Amino acid sequence: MLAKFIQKLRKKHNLTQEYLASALGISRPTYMQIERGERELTITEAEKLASIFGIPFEDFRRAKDSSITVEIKKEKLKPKSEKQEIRISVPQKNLEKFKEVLLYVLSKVGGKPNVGEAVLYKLLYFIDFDFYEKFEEQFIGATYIKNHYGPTPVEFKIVIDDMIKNGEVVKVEGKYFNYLQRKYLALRRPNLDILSGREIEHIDDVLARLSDKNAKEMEIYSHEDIPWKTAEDGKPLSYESVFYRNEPYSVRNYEDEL
DNA sequence: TTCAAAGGTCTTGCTACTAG
DNA sequence: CTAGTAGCAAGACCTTTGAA
Repeated sequence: MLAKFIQKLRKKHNLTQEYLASALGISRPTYMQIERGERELTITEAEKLASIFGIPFEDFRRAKDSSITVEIKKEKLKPKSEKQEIRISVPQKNLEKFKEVLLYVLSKVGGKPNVGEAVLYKLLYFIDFDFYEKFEEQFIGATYIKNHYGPTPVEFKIVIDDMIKNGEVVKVEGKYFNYLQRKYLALRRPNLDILSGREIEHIDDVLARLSDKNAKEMEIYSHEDIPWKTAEDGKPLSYESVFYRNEPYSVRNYEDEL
């Protein structure tokens, strides 16, 4: 049945209930009801899960139909007032990691003239997706949306605002050639205890490869990557699709394994 | 063995609906 | 229009698990 199917996928991807609940914008107990078959999925929830798991939405329908005949719950009409705006919640643990990665990246390359917000987004994207390809594990595990200029981490705004408030980074607006550029500078050292040696090495590797590209070059570069190409506009990029990457994007040597 | 994180359950409060 | 109620979601709390 669908509930078990979702649970299996979650475990296969090493994700927590907390993480998926926040990705769906619901509380953990509510998410639990889904895994226990006590609550139906809304269409948009099913779509989100499908994209997180990197499987076609159709597979959910099939898993569902193989049980009995119950309709996927109709999307409830939102209560008229405020509540409308999209809520993005970040699990505490990932937030810590996001912060430290950000500080680490900023402390290493934040001072480079080419590294503004746009380049930062893409560096984070490659850090996350390359890590997933190499180790089949989530690193920061941020959600990257397909935007006109490239992959955009949806959690970025929340995290950076929080950090500015706490005096951990400062925002600087300036010009880079003729473009308005938004830069961030780290005000404290990253806490390296949060990151493993393997993770730091991985970030260093990505930075060495990509941190000298400017926003335009990064944009062009990221637009040829498979996860980008296979995503729909405005929708999250699928982590699973990294396994369909080809040269020069692939960061894993598949022949060595087996 | 201890502690933090994840999983599981109970209770509370809100909203929408209905009968008077 | 109001009081009663059913259903749902979230917070609070408890238990289990696993890493150090």
